[in-house]
Amino acid sequence: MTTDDPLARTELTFLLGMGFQLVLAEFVRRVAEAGYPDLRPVHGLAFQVLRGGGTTGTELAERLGVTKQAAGQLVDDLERRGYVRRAPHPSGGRRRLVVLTERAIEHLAVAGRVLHALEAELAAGIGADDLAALRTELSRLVRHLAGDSPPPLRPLW
Amino acid sequence: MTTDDPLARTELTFLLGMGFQLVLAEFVRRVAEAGYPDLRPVHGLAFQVLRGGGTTGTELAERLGVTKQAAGQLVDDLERRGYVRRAPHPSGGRRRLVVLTERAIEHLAVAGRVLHALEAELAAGIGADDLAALRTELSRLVRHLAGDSPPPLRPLW
DNA sequence: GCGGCGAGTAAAGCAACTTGACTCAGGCGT
DNA sequence: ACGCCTGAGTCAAGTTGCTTTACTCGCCGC
Repeated sequence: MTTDDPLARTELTFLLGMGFQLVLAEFVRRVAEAGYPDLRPVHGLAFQVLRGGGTTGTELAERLGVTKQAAGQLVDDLERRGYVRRAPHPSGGRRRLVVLTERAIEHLAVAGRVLHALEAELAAGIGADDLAALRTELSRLVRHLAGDSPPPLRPLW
Repeated sequence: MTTDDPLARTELTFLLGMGFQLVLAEFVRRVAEAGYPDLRPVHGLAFQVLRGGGTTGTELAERLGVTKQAAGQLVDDLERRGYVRRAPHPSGGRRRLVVLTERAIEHLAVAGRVLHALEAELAAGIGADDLAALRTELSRLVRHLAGDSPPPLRPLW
Protein backbone atom coordinates (compact mmCIF):
# COMPACT_ATOMS: atom_id res chain seq x y z
CA MET A 1 0.00 0.00 0.00
CA THR A 2 1.11 3.55 0.73
CA THR A 3 -0.01 4.74 -2.64
CA ASP A 4 1.58 7.99 -1.54
CA ASP A 5 -1.51 10.10 -1.95
CA PRO A 6 -0.57 13.76 -1.65
CA LEU A 7 -4.05 14.62 -0.43
CA ALA A 8 -3.68 12.25 2.50
CA ARG A 9 -0.91 14.48 3.81
CA THR A 10 -2.71 17.71 3.13
CA GLU A 11 -3.93 19.61 6.15
CA LEU A 12 -7.67 19.60 6.75
CA THR A 13 -7.80 23.36 6.35
CA PHE A 14 -6.39 23.11 2.85
CA LEU A 15 -8.67 20.23 1.92
CA LEU A 16 -11.64 22.30 2.98
CA GLY A 17 -10.34 25.28 1.04
CA MET A 18 -9.77 23.28 -2.12
CA GLY A 19 -13.15 21.59 -1.90
CA PHE A 20 -14.95 24.84 -1.33
CA GLN A 21 -13.04 26.65 -4.02
CA LEU A 22 -13.65 23.94 -6.61
CA VAL A 23 -17.35 23.62 -5.90
CA LEU A 24 -17.88 27.36 -5.69
CA ALA A 25 -16.00 27.99 -8.93
CA GLU A 26 -18.18 25.48 -10.73
CA PHE A 27 -21.30 27.03 -9.20
CA VAL A 28 -20.29 30.53 -10.27
CA ARG A 29 -19.45 29.27 -13.76
CA ARG A 30 -22.85 27.69 -14.19
CA VAL A 31 -24.75 30.64 -12.80
CA ALA A 32 -22.90 32.94 -15.18
CA GLU A 33 -23.71 30.58 -18.02
CA ALA A 34 -27.37 30.62 -17.01
CA GLY A 35 -27.55 34.32 -17.71
CA TYR A 36 -26.11 36.06 -14.67
CA PRO A 37 -22.48 36.77 -15.55
CA ASP A 38 -22.45 39.99 -13.57
CA LEU A 39 -23.64 38.66 -10.23
CA ARG A 40 -20.97 37.74 -7.71
CA PRO A 41 -21.49 35.41 -4.77
CA VAL A 42 -22.08 38.38 -2.47
CA HIS A 43 -25.11 39.32 -4.53
CA GLY A 44 -26.62 35.90 -4.02
CA LEU A 45 -25.96 36.16 -0.29
CA ALA A 46 -27.70 39.52 -0.23
CA PHE A 47 -30.67 38.03 -2.07
CA GLN A 48 -30.90 35.30 0.53
CA VAL A 49 -30.99 37.87 3.31
CA LEU A 50 -33.67 39.84 1.50
CA ARG A 51 -35.85 36.92 0.48
CA GLY A 52 -39.16 36.80 2.25
CA GLY A 53 -40.06 40.42 2.78
CA GLY A 54 -36.86 42.41 2.64
CA THR A 55 -34.96 44.23 5.35
CA THR A 56 -33.61 47.69 6.00
CA GLY A 57 -30.26 48.65 4.57
CA THR A 58 -28.68 48.63 7.99
CA GLU A 59 -29.86 45.13 8.80
CA LEU A 60 -28.61 43.91 5.43
CA ALA A 61 -25.24 45.41 6.29
CA GLU A 62 -25.13 43.58 9.61
CA ARG A 63 -26.10 40.27 8.06
CA LEU A 64 -23.44 40.65 5.38
CA GLY A 65 -20.82 41.81 7.84
CA VAL A 66 -20.07 45.11 6.15
CA THR A 67 -20.72 48.76 6.96
CA LYS A 68 -24.08 50.26 6.15
CA GLN A 69 -22.39 52.47 3.57
CA ALA A 70 -21.08 49.43 1.75
CA ALA A 71 -24.50 47.83 1.88
CA GLY A 72 -25.98 51.04 0.55
CA GLN A 73 -23.62 51.00 -2.40
CA LEU A 74 -24.48 47.36 -3.06
CA VAL A 75 -28.18 48.19 -3.00
CA ASP A 76 -27.64 51.20 -5.30
CA ASP A 77 -25.93 48.94 -7.77
CA LEU A 78 -28.55 46.19 -7.56
CA GLU A 79 -31.32 48.77 -7.87
CA ARG A 80 -29.79 50.23 -11.02
CA ARG A 81 -29.69 46.75 -12.46
CA GLY A 82 -33.27 45.94 -11.55
CA TYR A 83 -32.70 43.31 -8.88
CA VAL A 84 -34.06 45.21 -5.87
CA ARG A 85 -36.15 48.29 -5.17
CA ARG A 86 -36.57 50.47 -2.12
CA ALA A 87 -40.02 50.63 -0.61
CA PRO A 88 -41.29 52.71 2.27
CA HIS A 89 -40.98 50.89 5.56
CA PRO A 90 -44.28 49.99 7.26
CA SER A 91 -43.03 51.36 10.55
CA GLY A 92 -42.46 54.70 8.89
CA GLY A 93 -39.65 56.95 9.93
CA ARG A 94 -36.57 57.36 7.90
CA ARG A 95 -36.35 53.61 7.35
CA ARG A 96 -36.79 52.07 3.96
CA LEU A 97 -37.31 48.47 3.03
CA VAL A 98 -35.07 46.88 0.43
CA VAL A 99 -37.15 44.28 -1.40
CA LEU A 100 -36.36 41.88 -4.20
CA THR A 101 -37.82 42.30 -7.66
CA GLU A 102 -39.12 39.40 -9.69
CA ARG A 103 -35.79 39.35 -11.48
CA ALA A 104 -33.92 38.61 -8.26
CA ILE A 105 -36.43 35.96 -7.23
CA GLU A 106 -35.88 34.25 -10.56
CA HIS A 107 -32.15 34.36 -9.94
CA LEU A 108 -32.62 32.71 -6.56
CA ALA A 109 -34.60 29.94 -8.21
CA VAL A 110 -31.96 29.44 -10.88
CA ALA A 111 -29.15 29.44 -8.33
CA GLY A 112 -31.01 26.92 -6.21
CA ARG A 113 -31.48 24.63 -9.19
CA VAL A 114 -27.78 24.92 -10.04
CA LEU A 115 -26.77 24.07 -6.48
CA HIS A 116 -28.96 21.00 -6.41
CA ALA A 117 -27.94 19.85 -9.86
CA LEU A 118 -24.31 20.23 -8.91
CA GLU A 119 -24.82 18.27 -5.74
CA ALA A 120 -26.68 15.54 -7.61
CA GLU A 121 -23.85 15.26 -10.13
CA LEU A 122 -21.33 15.00 -7.34
CA ALA A 123 -23.41 12.28 -5.72
CA ALA A 124 -23.34 10.39 -9.00
CA GLY A 125 -19.64 11.01 -9.42
CA ILE A 126 -18.29 10.05 -6.05
CA GLY A 127 -21.17 7.90 -4.85
CA ALA A 128 -24.31 8.84 -3.00
CA ASP A 129 -23.07 7.21 0.18
CA ASP A 130 -19.84 9.13 0.09
CA LEU A 131 -21.60 12.41 -0.52
CA ALA A 132 -23.98 11.70 2.32
CA ALA A 133 -21.03 10.91 4.57
CA LEU A 134 -19.33 14.13 3.52
CA ARG A 135 -22.46 16.11 4.37
CA THR A 136 -22.76 14.36 7.71
CA GLU A 137 -19.19 15.00 8.71
CA LEU A 138 -19.23 18.58 7.50
CA SER A 139 -22.38 19.20 9.52
CA ARG A 140 -20.71 17.71 12.54
CA LEU A 141 -17.69 19.95 12.06
CA VAL A 142 -19.76 23.08 11.61
CA ARG A 143 -21.92 22.29 14.61
CA HIS A 144 -18.86 21.62 16.72
CA LEU A 145 -17.33 24.95 15.81
CA ALA A 146 -20.38 27.17 15.64
CA GLY A 147 -23.00 25.53 17.81
CA ASP A 148 -26.54 25.33 16.56
CA SER A 149 -26.55 28.68 14.82
CA PRO A 150 -24.84 28.28 11.46
CA PRO A 151 -22.51 31.20 10.87
CA PRO A 152 -23.37 33.67 8.13
CA LEU A 153 -21.29 33.06 5.04
CA ARG A 154 -19.20 36.05 4.15
CA PRO A 155 -17.28 36.51 0.95
CA LEU A 156 -13.92 37.04 2.56
CA TRP A 157 -10.90 35.00 3.32
CA MET B 1 -37.09 11.35 14.44
CA THR B 2 -36.80 14.28 12.04
CA THR B 3 -34.93 16.37 14.55
CA ASP B 4 -35.30 19.09 11.95
CA ASP B 5 -31.61 19.84 11.65
CA PRO B 6 -31.15 23.01 9.61
CA LEU B 7 -27.75 21.84 8.46
CA ALA B 8 -29.27 18.71 6.94
CA ARG B 9 -31.10 20.94 4.48
CA THR B 10 -28.15 23.19 3.78
CA GLU B 11 -26.61 22.88 0.35
CA LEU B 12 -23.23 21.17 0.19
CA THR B 13 -21.65 24.33 -1.18
CA PHE B 14 -22.70 26.28 1.89
CA LEU B 15 -21.60 23.53 4.25
CA LEU B 16 -18.19 23.59 2.65
CA GLY B 17 -18.07 27.36 2.86
CA MET B 18 -19.04 27.44 6.50
CA GLY B 19 -16.62 24.71 7.43
CA PHE B 20 -13.78 26.36 5.60
CA GLN B 21 -14.60 29.79 6.96
CA LEU B 22 -14.80 28.57 10.54
CA VAL B 23 -11.58 26.58 10.41
CA LEU B 24 -9.70 29.30 8.57
CA ALA B 25 -10.88 32.00 10.95
CA GLU B 26 -9.65 29.99 13.90
CA PHE B 27 -6.35 29.37 12.13
CA VAL B 28 -5.85 33.05 11.37
CA ARG B 29 -6.78 33.98 14.92
CA ARG B 30 -4.20 31.63 16.39
CA VAL B 31 -1.46 32.64 13.99
CA ALA B 32 -2.10 36.28 14.83
CA GLU B 33 -1.96 35.41 18.51
CA ALA B 34 1.32 33.62 17.95
CA GLY B 35 2.94 36.84 16.87
CA TYR B 36 1.97 37.36 13.23
CA PRO B 37 -1.04 39.67 13.32
CA ASP B 38 -0.07 41.35 10.09
CA LEU B 39 0.23 38.28 7.87
CA ARG B 40 -2.80 37.39 5.80
CA PRO B 41 -3.46 33.94 4.35
CA VAL B 42 -2.03 35.03 1.02
CA HIS B 43 1.31 35.62 2.68
CA GLY B 44 1.39 32.08 3.97
CA LEU B 45 0.52 30.81 0.51
CA ALA B 46 3.38 32.83 -0.94
CA PHE B 47 5.74 31.39 1.66
CA GLN B 48 4.68 27.90 0.67
CA VAL B 49 5.45 28.64 -2.95
CA LEU B 50 8.84 30.08 -2.02
CA ARG B 51 9.85 27.41 0.46
CA GLY B 52 12.70 25.26 -0.72
CA GLY B 53 14.83 27.62 -2.74
CA GLY B 54 12.61 30.43 -3.88
CA THR B 55 11.31 31.33 -7.31
CA THR B 56 11.28 34.30 -9.62
CA GLY B 57 8.67 36.96 -9.16
CA THR B 58 6.92 35.92 -12.32
CA GLU B 59 6.63 32.30 -11.26
CA LEU B 60 5.33 33.35 -7.87
CA ALA B 61 2.70 35.42 -9.67
CA GLU B 62 1.61 32.43 -11.73
CA ARG B 63 1.41 30.15 -8.72
CA LEU B 64 -0.68 32.69 -6.82
CA GLY B 65 -2.87 33.45 -9.80
CA VAL B 66 -2.16 37.16 -9.94
CA THR B 67 -0.27 39.46 -12.28
CA LYS B 68 3.46 39.76 -11.90
CA GLN B 69 2.98 43.37 -10.84
CA ALA B 70 0.74 42.30 -7.97
CA ALA B 71 3.29 39.68 -6.98
CA GLY B 72 5.98 42.33 -7.16
CA GLN B 73 4.03 44.54 -4.77
CA LEU B 74 3.53 41.61 -2.41
CA VAL B 75 7.26 40.90 -2.47
CA ASP B 76 8.08 44.58 -1.91
CA ASP B 77 5.87 44.55 1.15
CA LEU B 78 7.27 41.29 2.50
CA GLU B 79 10.81 42.48 1.86
CA ARG B 80 10.21 45.69 3.78
CA ARG B 81 8.96 43.61 6.67
CA GLY B 82 11.88 41.23 6.59
CA TYR B 83 10.16 38.07 5.41
CA VAL B 84 11.84 37.70 2.02
CA ARG B 85 14.83 39.06 0.20
CA ARG B 86 15.76 39.23 -3.47
CA ALA B 87 18.88 37.39 -4.49
CA PRO B 88 20.56 37.26 -7.88
CA HIS B 89 19.31 34.39 -9.97
CA PRO B 90 21.88 31.66 -10.69
CA SER B 91 20.96 31.67 -14.36
CA GLY B 92 21.80 35.35 -14.47
CA GLY B 93 19.97 37.68 -16.74
CA ARG B 94 17.42 40.09 -15.45
CA ARG B 95 15.91 37.41 -13.27
CA ARG B 96 16.03 37.61 -9.54
CA LEU B 97 15.24 34.96 -6.99
CA VAL B 98 12.83 35.72 -4.20
CA VAL B 99 13.94 33.71 -1.18
CA LEU B 100 12.59 33.39 2.33
CA THR B 101 14.41 34.80 5.31
CA GLU B 102 14.73 32.94 8.58
CA ARG B 103 11.79 34.95 9.86
CA ALA B 104 9.50 33.54 7.18
CA ILE B 105 10.74 30.01 7.74
CA GLU B 106 9.92 30.39 11.41
CA HIS B 107 6.47 31.55 10.45
CA LEU B 108 5.96 28.49 8.29
CA ALA B 109 6.93 26.28 11.22
CA VAL B 110 4.54 28.09 13.54
CA ALA B 111 1.72 27.98 11.02
CA GLY B 112 2.30 24.27 10.51
CA ARG B 113 2.14 23.61 14.23
CA VAL B 114 -1.06 25.63 14.49
CA LEU B 115 -2.64 23.67 11.65
CA HIS B 116 -1.80 20.35 13.21
CA ALA B 117 -2.85 21.40 16.70
CA LEU B 118 -6.15 22.61 15.32
CA GLU B 119 -6.72 19.38 13.47
CA ALA B 120 -5.85 17.35 16.57
CA GLU B 121 -8.32 19.34 18.64
CA LEU B 122 -11.01 18.81 16.06
CA ALA B 123 -10.28 15.10 16.09
CA ALA B 124 -10.75 15.11 19.84
CA GLY B 125 -13.87 17.22 19.57
CA ILE B 126 -15.81 15.38 16.90
CA GLY B 127 -14.09 12.02 17.11
CA ALA B 128 -11.01 10.73 15.35
CA ASP B 129 -13.09 8.42 13.17
CA ASP B 130 -15.32 11.24 12.05
CA LEU B 131 -12.39 13.49 11.26
CA ALA B 132 -10.73 10.72 9.29
CA ALA B 133 -13.96 10.16 7.40
CA LEU B 134 -14.22 13.88 6.69
CA ARG B 135 -10.68 13.88 5.32
CA THR B 136 -11.37 10.83 3.20
CA GLU B 137 -14.53 12.24 1.69
CA LEU B 138 -13.03 15.67 1.10
CA SER B 139 -10.09 14.04 -0.66
CA ARG B 140 -12.48 12.08 -2.81
CA LEU B 141 -14.38 15.24 -3.70
CA VAL B 142 -11.24 17.17 -4.55
CA ARG B 143 -9.85 14.36 -6.63
CA HIS B 144 -13.12 13.99 -8.49
CA LEU B 145 -13.20 17.69 -9.35
CA ALA B 146 -9.52 18.36 -9.93
CA GLY B 147 -7.95 15.08 -10.85
CA ASP B 148 -4.65 14.14 -9.32
CA SER B 149 -3.18 17.61 -9.32
CA PRO B 150 -4.56 19.46 -6.35
CA PRO B 151 -5.56 22.97 -7.39
CA PRO B 152 -3.57 25.89 -6.05
CA LEU B 153 -5.43 27.60 -3.25
CA ARG B 154 -6.15 31.20 -4.05
CA PRO B 155 -7.45 33.78 -1.63
CA LEU B 156 -10.48 34.72 -3.64
CA TRP B 157 -14.13 33.88 -3.65
C1' DG C 1 26.09 43.83 -33.43
C1' DC C 2 21.16 43.80 -33.57
C1' DG C 3 16.38 42.17 -32.89
C1' DG C 4 13.50 40.52 -29.97
C1' DC C 5 12.02 37.68 -26.01
C1' DG C 6 11.08 37.65 -21.34
C1' DA C 7 11.87 39.31 -16.38
C1' DG C 8 11.19 43.12 -13.92
C1' DT C 9 9.45 47.98 -12.84
C1' DA C 10 6.78 52.28 -12.95
C1' DA C 11 2.53 54.65 -13.18
C1' DA C 12 -2.16 55.16 -13.50
C1' DG C 13 -6.77 53.24 -12.99
C1' DC C 14 -10.34 50.69 -10.79
C1' DA C 15 -13.43 48.06 -7.56
C1' DA C 16 -14.92 47.30 -3.24
C1' DC C 17 -14.60 48.43 0.56
C1' DT C 18 -13.62 51.79 4.94
C1' DT C 19 -13.82 56.11 8.08
C1' DG C 20 -15.72 60.46 9.10
C1' DA C 21 -19.16 63.76 8.87
C1' DC C 22 -23.57 64.96 7.95
C1' DT C 23 -29.19 65.02 7.38
C1' DC C 24 -33.38 63.98 8.90
C1' DA C 25 -37.68 61.62 10.95
C1' DG C 26 -39.67 60.10 14.94
C1' DG C 27 -40.05 59.05 20.05
C1' DC C 28 -39.66 60.73 24.56
C1' DG C 29 -39.16 63.36 28.75
C1' DT C 30 -40.24 67.51 30.86
C1' DA D 1 -45.45 72.31 22.85
C1' DC D 2 -40.66 72.11 22.78
C1' DG D 3 -36.08 70.46 22.77
C1' DC D 4 -33.23 66.71 22.03
C1' DC D 5 -31.47 62.36 21.48
C1' DT D 6 -31.39 58.10 18.70
C1' DG D 7 -30.86 55.64 14.75
C1' DA D 8 -31.52 55.05 9.48
C1' DG D 9 -29.77 56.72 5.62
C1' DT D 10 -26.51 59.50 2.62
C1' DC D 11 -22.44 62.19 0.97
C1' DA D 12 -17.58 62.51 0.44
C1' DA D 13 -12.99 61.24 0.88
C1' DG D 14 -9.51 57.83 1.83
C1' DT D 15 -7.50 52.99 1.67
C1' DT D 16 -6.31 48.56 -0.16
C1' DG D 17 -5.25 45.28 -3.30
C1' DC D 18 -5.45 44.41 -7.26
C1' DT D 19 -5.37 45.37 -12.85
C1' DT D 20 -4.03 47.50 -17.35
C1' DT D 21 -0.79 49.87 -19.93
C1' DA D 22 3.63 51.11 -20.92
C1' DC D 23 8.10 51.08 -20.27
C1' DT D 24 13.45 49.41 -19.18
C1' DC D 25 16.89 46.26 -19.41
C1' DG D 26 19.85 41.88 -19.93
C1' DC D 27 20.78 37.98 -22.57
C1' DC D 28 20.51 34.79 -26.62
C1' DG D 29 20.24 33.57 -31.53
C1' DC D 30 21.21 34.76 -35.90
